[in-house]
Amino acid sequence: MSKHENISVQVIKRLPRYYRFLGELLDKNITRISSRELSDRMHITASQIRQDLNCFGVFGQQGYGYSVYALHEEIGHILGISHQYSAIMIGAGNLGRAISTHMSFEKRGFRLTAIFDSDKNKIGQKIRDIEITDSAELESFCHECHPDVAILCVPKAASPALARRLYVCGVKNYWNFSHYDLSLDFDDVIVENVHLNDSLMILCYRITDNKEKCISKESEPEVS
Amino acid sequence: MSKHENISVQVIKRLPRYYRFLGELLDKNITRISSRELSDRMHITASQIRQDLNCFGVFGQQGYGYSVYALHEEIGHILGISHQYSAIMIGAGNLGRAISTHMSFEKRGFRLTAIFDSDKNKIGQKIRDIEITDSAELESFCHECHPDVAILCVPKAASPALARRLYVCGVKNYWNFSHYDLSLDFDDVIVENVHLNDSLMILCYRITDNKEKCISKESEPEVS
DNA sequence: TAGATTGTTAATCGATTAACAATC
DNA sequence: TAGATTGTTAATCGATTAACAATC
Repeated sequence: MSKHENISVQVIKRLPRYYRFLGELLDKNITRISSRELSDRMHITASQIRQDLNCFGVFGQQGYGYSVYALHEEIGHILGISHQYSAIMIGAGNLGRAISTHMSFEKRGFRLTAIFDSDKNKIGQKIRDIEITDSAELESFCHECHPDVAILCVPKAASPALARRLYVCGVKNYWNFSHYDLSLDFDDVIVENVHLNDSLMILCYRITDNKEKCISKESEPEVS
Repeated sequence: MSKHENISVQVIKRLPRYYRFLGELLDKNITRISSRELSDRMHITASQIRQDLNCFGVFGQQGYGYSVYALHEEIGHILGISHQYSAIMIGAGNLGRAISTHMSFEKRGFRLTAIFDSDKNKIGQKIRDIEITDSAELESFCHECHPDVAILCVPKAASPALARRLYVCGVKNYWNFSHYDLSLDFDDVIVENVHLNDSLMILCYRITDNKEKCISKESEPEVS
């Protein structure tokens, strides 16, 4: 609560990774770790680890290092994992189904409370004990339950209109799998994007770039 | 081919987004665009757009701007989308199935050529005309077909051993959905990670942080 | 030609790394 | 106490933004 101000996105992006590594150390019954050792394991500098952590408070002890358990707990707390925000899934296609069944929402701060789809054939089917609801009931559901987050797993074409409906209903947080930039149209909204197409294209670039580099290295005269 | 050297990851990450926006402009039959107008649409600075593009060559024209079609083509070329690298999917669980069916691989530079799973019940089933193959045949398949990329959609526990098998087979590029940092164990490997858990936790942080800020704003005295 | 807009250099800003005094 | 390792300040590095001459 104390510091916590204007933490850069770069730092925030590293938090889940710290959390994961600390969890793994816990599993291995390692109780104590220095920034130096964590640095070796994670392949980032010890300086960065200490800087990152000190954004949020003082968690270590000079001459000793960090308690793995305590630090893991702290980061979980910083991330807000215990909040159990209510989330609704929109779209029960391949991706929506997979995310719904695959993710351990409870371990990451959320509860999946409803799944919506407009396909009459899907309505009534169950995913993980949750019955698929008709998208037409979105408004009445939101009015009653005020979900914290909407997970968008709908085709791009459907996204803008759907986002507007959700926004009007008061949903201000989104986990967005659709290829539509929500945040361009609504500025008081929190959007975490998972752009799978972008990720795949970046991989394509990196492979292509690497290949070109290998070719140019071959033809290049040796440098001592 | 000319410049292309040591492009920062930040620039590369923006390329697919440029590509997407330019594609949308094409759909709207917009043929010409200035960095200023693109800047307005994408909510990034015109300076950054021009800097980014000039990493790869000279695509614009003073006083005119950029040809949407030509620029779209150029970025597609930079990304290497026409290469059609062969990719194999490992893991035909919920996520593997969804990715296999959901993605337009061909539009992003890849061809999905095989799907592997170790579950006897799944072997022989078809996803998108591709028959699920027994993971035991991974080595013989790689020996014969030399896939460019492996897509890892297996549980974390199975990942390190699987990665080693693939690496030994000569697979050096990965689209990694598993919660395992491949790149820590193999350093001559290209890995593009999709860490869904991390993404969800970042969302959790941002919601929590935003909530706290709202609370502190309420109790704060008004500032003119 | 005048206006527009690029490509590119220079200035600013922010993030990472190094260094070290504080302290367990 | 001596050794280890943090928290934190200062130095470096890189990325973003601003400015403007070049030019279509």
